[in-house]
Amino acid sequence: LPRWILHVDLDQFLVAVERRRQPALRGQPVIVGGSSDPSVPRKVVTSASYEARAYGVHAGMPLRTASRRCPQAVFLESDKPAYDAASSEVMDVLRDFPVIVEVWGWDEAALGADTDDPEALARDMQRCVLNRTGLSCSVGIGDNKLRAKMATGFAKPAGVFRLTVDNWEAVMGHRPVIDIVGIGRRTAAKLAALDVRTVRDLATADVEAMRATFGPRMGPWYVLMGRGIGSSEVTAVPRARRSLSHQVTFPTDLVDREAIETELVTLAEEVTKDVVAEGRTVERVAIIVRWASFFTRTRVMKLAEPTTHAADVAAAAISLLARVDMDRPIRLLGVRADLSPIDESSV
DNA sequence: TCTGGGGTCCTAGGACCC
DNA sequence: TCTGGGGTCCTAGGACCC
Repeated sequence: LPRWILHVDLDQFLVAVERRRQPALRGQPVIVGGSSDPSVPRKVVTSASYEARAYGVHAGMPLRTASRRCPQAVFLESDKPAYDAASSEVMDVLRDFPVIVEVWGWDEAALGADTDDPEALARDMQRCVLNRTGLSCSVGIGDNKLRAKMATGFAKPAGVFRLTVDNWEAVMGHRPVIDIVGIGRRTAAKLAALDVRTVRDLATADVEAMRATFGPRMGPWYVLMGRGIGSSEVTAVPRARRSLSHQVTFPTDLVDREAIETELVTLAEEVTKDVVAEGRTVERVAIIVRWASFFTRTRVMKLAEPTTHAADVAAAAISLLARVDMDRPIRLLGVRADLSPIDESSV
């Protein structure tokens, strides 16, 4: 039997979870974001229902802008535990099928499936997920993970779409390079400077020129992406986590040194709690500082010894403050713990 | 559009050592 | 002392994704 990759992606996931427990929200514009009060500044949209998107609201947009564009929307505070639980429910349904499930996030997974009829399998899964969790999903079918993921974009909402070596050129060739996952705004702009604008341009780009512009790995890799080439290896074993972090944007900028240190200590405690909960140790500590100007800097230090103590993480974070300019108001502070590698041979 | 929070991977340059 | 080349570690920054 041939191997297929199925990319399963839940439709407007956060909104769908909220509607499941509050059916009166169905059919209404719903916006999930940092706070239920959209007039609070420095908060953004995390997920918008299709009704809200019709007004130009999208993820990442400031809540205040969203409420201006769609004042009749229902605004809901984000509820992480609820989304964690709903995500687990869905993944469990997928694992009941004879497939390998590689979880990619809250609302998506790549599946390895050996079948003659991937569309039938996809429809079967959609029915099952809907019946058992009340959530709707779209499924992209591909001969590798890149094509499967790209296919999902054409499957939404609640549909199925197949993208393989046979139709890649016809479906994708004329589209802008930014439509490819992994190519963002910056890379698209650099490619445009090389006169590479469409997926077809990228697929036929000069590899040496690409190497010179993007480096020995990324350059050739982008060309392969233009051809729709990618990995088809799917694994159910999650990769070891590399880092854990917490960051906070303050409602008003911080200027007082003592207040800044207090916030760093709090962040260090939160991060360390997560690290300990996962049974890991901290190898390096980073702070992230964003000033009112939005200029952002990261400072990292390796600890003399790996630690699991919040006091060590906090002390490192505060010592890193000496490496940034402290004369300007601060809008965001973050603490990141880079974790010691897990010795795979001992697992 | 006065711009969140949590992640991952790649590249480059300097220090240091042989 | 006019001065190579390679390897590894460390830090900073860029880019991208959900």
